[in-house]
Amino acid sequence: MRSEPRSGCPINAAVEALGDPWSLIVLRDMMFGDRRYFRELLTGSEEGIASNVLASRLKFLVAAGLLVRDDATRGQRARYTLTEAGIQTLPVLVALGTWGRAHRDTSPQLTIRQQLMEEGGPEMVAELMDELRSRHLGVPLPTRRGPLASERLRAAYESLV
Amino acid sequence: MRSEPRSGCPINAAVEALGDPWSLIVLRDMMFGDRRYFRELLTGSEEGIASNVLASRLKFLVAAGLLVRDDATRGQRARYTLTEAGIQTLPVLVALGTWGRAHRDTSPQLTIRQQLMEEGGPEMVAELMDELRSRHLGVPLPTRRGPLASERLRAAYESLV
DNA sequence: GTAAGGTGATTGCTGTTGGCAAGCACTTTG
DNA sequence: CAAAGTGCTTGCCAACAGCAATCACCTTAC
Repeated sequence: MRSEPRSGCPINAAVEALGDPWSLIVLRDMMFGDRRYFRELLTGSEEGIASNVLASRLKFLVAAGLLVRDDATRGQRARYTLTEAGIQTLPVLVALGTWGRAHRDTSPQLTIRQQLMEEGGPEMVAELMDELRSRHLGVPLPTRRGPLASERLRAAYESLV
Repeated sequence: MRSEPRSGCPINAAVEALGDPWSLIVLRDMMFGDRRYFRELLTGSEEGIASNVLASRLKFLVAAGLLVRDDATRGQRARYTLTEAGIQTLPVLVALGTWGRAHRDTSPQLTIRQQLMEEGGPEMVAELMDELRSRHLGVPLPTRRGPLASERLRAAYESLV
């Protein structure tokens, strides 16, 4: 979107990569909703992103090094994969969610997961990032006792629907 | 900017309040640069915000409940004050800065503060939020041993200039 | 083998926002 | 009373967002 950074500030660098109304929503759906294909991302989200915006946003996130697109040709189903840089935006999403839950009206169904993440603390965030590394980067999942973090989130969400 | 929220998701709520290219930059300058007046914010930042954009952003942040403007009349110097909701965006800024420092080229001078914040952990973030509550909300500063967090940040920054 | 439907986009249109420069109405300072 | 400073507005143009339709191609069903 922009050619060169506005400054050398790390916060500004992050804002330039993530500070638009849609990029973080796409990352959220990939991480929490496990959506990896154009159509899934297009139709799955509550917010209703337009197809041209989604296309430009995916292209931008790939160029920014947060996603990788497999080499599907035109007409073939293309899969998007989170990079390590993409996975490391999870703490940003959690921080945003914490703020939103505290200061905005939100629906219980969509908030229960956020609440669980806050209660789980940094350990749960780290656990979820390990799961994403496993699913997206093929990194073996560290053995942990008990159900997966994503499984706990899903169960809590299901209990409200 | 927008009339009603796109969804009840807490992450989306935060993105709608903070997910534009300038709001977080303004908050950063108020928190880390202690800038509280239009002119300070206009001329102080590296990124060079335009005056009309700053005006609209300040108005928006006041309407969103992150800032309060004192009742200065036209021509008078108006002071902006962080609300509790505004102060609580600090963890978001830190998370963004952490990501930016890890995944983008940044200048050492502007990064040292971020590095210190990361090393200081959540305790240092909480400490800084207490200082902001003291400066902006008049809440008495809890007594802590040693120099203020903001002082440590300033000293580290000065050592590089 | 061929039609039907799915794939990730692209295009054209319109309204909104961003960025730049200048100016405004007013207060404060010297 | 002039000069400088205050927050903010206006015009202008380029870029982006949102919406609907469409494209070129692949996959599946019969």
